[in-house]
Amino acid sequence: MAQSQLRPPTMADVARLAGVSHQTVSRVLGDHPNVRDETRARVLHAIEEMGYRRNSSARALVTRRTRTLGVVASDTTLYGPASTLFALEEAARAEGYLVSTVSLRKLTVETLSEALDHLSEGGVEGVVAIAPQRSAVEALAELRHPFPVVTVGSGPGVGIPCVNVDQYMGARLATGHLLAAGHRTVWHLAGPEDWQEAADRAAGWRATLEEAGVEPPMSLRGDWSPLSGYRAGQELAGWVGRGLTAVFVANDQMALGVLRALREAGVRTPQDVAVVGFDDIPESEFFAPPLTTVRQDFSAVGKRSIALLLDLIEGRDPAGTPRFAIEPQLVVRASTFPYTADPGAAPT
Amino acid sequence: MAQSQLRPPTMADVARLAGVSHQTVSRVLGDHPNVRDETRARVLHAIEEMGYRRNSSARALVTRRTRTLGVVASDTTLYGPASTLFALEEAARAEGYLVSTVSLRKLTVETLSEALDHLSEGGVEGVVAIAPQRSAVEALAELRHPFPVVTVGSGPGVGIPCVNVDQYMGARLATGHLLAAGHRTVWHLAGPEDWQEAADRAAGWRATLEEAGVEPPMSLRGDWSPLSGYRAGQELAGWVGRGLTAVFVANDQMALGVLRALREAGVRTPQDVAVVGFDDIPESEFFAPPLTTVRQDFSAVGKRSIALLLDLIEGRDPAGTPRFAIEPQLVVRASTFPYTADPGAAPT
DNA sequence: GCATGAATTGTTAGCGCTCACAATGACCTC
DNA sequence: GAGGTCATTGTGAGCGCTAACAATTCATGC
Repeated sequence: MAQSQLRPPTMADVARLAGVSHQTVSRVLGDHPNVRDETRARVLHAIEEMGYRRNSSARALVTRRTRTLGVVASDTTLYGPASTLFALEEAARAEGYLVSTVSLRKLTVETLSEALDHLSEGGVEGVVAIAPQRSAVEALAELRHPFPVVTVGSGPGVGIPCVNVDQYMGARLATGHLLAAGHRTVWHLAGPEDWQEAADRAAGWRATLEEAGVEPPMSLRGDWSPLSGYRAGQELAGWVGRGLTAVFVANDQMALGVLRALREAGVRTPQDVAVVGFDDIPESEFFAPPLTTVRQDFSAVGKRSIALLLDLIEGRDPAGTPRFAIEPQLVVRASTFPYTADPGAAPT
Repeated sequence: MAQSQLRPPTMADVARLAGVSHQTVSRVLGDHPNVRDETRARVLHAIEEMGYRRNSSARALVTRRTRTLGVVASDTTLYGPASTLFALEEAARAEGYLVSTVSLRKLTVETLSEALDHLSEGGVEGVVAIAPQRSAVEALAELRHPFPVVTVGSGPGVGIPCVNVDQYMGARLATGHLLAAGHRTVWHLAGPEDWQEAADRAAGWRATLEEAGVEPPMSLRGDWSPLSGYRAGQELAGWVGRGLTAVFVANDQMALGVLRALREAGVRTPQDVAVVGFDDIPESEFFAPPLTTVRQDFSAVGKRSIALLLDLIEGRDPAGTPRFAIEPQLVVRASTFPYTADPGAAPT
């Protein structure tokens, strides 16, 4: 059954046991058609007997294919990046690829460069960079790397192929929802300056207001964290009674902070101020009150990114692979209406 | 500068350009001491000139070291697993290892077995399994694999080396805190039956009550999700006024659901019922009210897991590597006291 | 019964690297 | 100046596998 752990068995060992040449073993493993059934069975039995496993390094050396992809990400404990990471790995595994991840605390030219070097040392055939900051994508564009790179969440523009959820559309859904509910205007708490997604969401908000003939009010800025939302919420609370009845917050975590600040200021949600978030993190449904938000299809993002990357790696024309404009979806809950549906019965 | 992409340059190409043997190039790359400075400079220049990168497969083939570790995990979009994953990758990278992750939707014998096969095909030298379900660890114990495996969050017992936060201690901190605040007894909403951490937290809760001479009340069970917490919270609300004044919830997400259910039932927190969670997810501080909870040091978990795994891989005696009993920390917020500290000024 | 081609199997030559060892030359020591 | 040591560099083998080609076997058809 098992065998001495001193040295794992090689193809030649298996071949000897099965009474064939090592090449026949290779053919069996490679599902080559021209192997007699009886021979194949004998080889498979020998493989089983010795607990043989093909040496991936030797294989990679001669085929020049490591079947490994790299992912560079940051903020991987946040719901969005974590979901993207998960979707990427799942999609890559479905294609038979292994995924090596590098999670960075900060995305700078230096850390990105080190990450790509590290992945390159590991022999990845291509990399997906979850690089939602503009500066990160620009850094990426400058860096030399011996493999194709695809970005997620960066928007087009710097010439690196990318896959995106349509943030602009999502913001329009959110803002339009509030206008349709009768609010005269909608305020906005934006994400960090440098983030493409924050810019796109702000642009969608602004465009929707302008189309409705409304002058966009001053917009605030946070850093995605609940704390920054809390601080902004304190400021927003001061505008209640002076035209502020609805806020579109650029992500759910900040919306959580806003809700707390409003509550502490004695402002009721949604009666006094309606709030919409973005992301639909699992907790949103249980906020006080449950949060209306915009859901993104991370699974689609993962699949398309991997498809695009593999096109690039295998020299196929990526034109046929769809990428932009993965459509987000509005999820309406109690933070915008006196809405009390039983949780769990909420739309999925 | 760059060179024709037809075939990447090899060590021999670099050697030719530098006028040395391939072995000298290898020595330069390997930081071997006995190379003349002038020679080293010449080689480095040639490397730069050709854009040479060492072929990891060839290197791995001869050294029998891929310098890649595997991680198997599930629920990677949850805060705990995501944090652990991040910490593992960071710790492994610090040791010069690449990390390949497999994220599973469900941990069963089949999926685990496939995951280990997949990682094995990829040539990992060892695997960390984030396997908090008992059934998963048992499955793992049965599976054959040609590399060492370390588990995280599983508790000892099945003979697989493991690293853990002291969940029992964390539960004692939480329960003790409530008793010290004057509550006569503490109810418990436990995590899923099969989870070791859920069992440990329940045991810590029970032991603390028993030591205080209190008969533990009926305990409820959820599945970690906010929804299950909400349902349990509805049930708990029915016991208010009949001895229920404090609840220790086994994680923050369920606590969020409990808070919502209590609020909807007209029960005030903390005045009527105090609530403590577990995990300290970033959102907890902004719940309504901000949640008292137990924080775990995932970074320590990551470092120790990797240290232990590397001990195993390199045949060192792992006895010297500390592993159990990473101590958790109580974070007190408004859900257990009328406590209104400014967020951000909270302990970090 | 033997040529003919297809199916099956074996042989050989690397893939690009590191290791072990050999060779070279500079510098001492007595 | 012979012999020894050390630093530096080169040579050859081989890691385990796949690709290309060569060799063998086997079933046909006439």
